[in-house]
Amino acid sequence: MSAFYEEIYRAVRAIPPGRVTTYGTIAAMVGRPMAARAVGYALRALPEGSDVPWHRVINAQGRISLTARHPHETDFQRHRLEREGIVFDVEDRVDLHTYGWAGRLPDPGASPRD
DNA sequence: ACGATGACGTTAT
DNA sequence: TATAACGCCATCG
Repeated sequence: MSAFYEEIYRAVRAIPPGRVTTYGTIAAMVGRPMAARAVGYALRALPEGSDVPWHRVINAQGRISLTARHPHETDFQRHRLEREGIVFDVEDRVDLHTYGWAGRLPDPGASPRD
């Protein structure tokens, strides 16, 4: 397990329940803004019973990004998110302005966000 | 060492 | 809005 993976898993574990974030955000959190693709690779390597809430990571379009080759997997992720109260629109998209989590960037002053 | 491969993202059609 | 073309990055074979 590379240190890179560990950093990613740590960042993903920080996502609050009922919220989602993007691969790109996770990449930025670990100091590699352009490594969104590698983040997906890292999540793919997670064992099945992992405590890492990988389902809260979706793409920048607000859609589940698991390969369409395994529809069962995408449904599994969607159900886990819905179980946390997240709603998908008719286009199977999540509104990032509502459920999106930008990561720990506490701005001094205002912070109705998590 | 090296080209191929994606749970990606942005920009241009 | 939908697709395609690139760029990017850590791994894999």
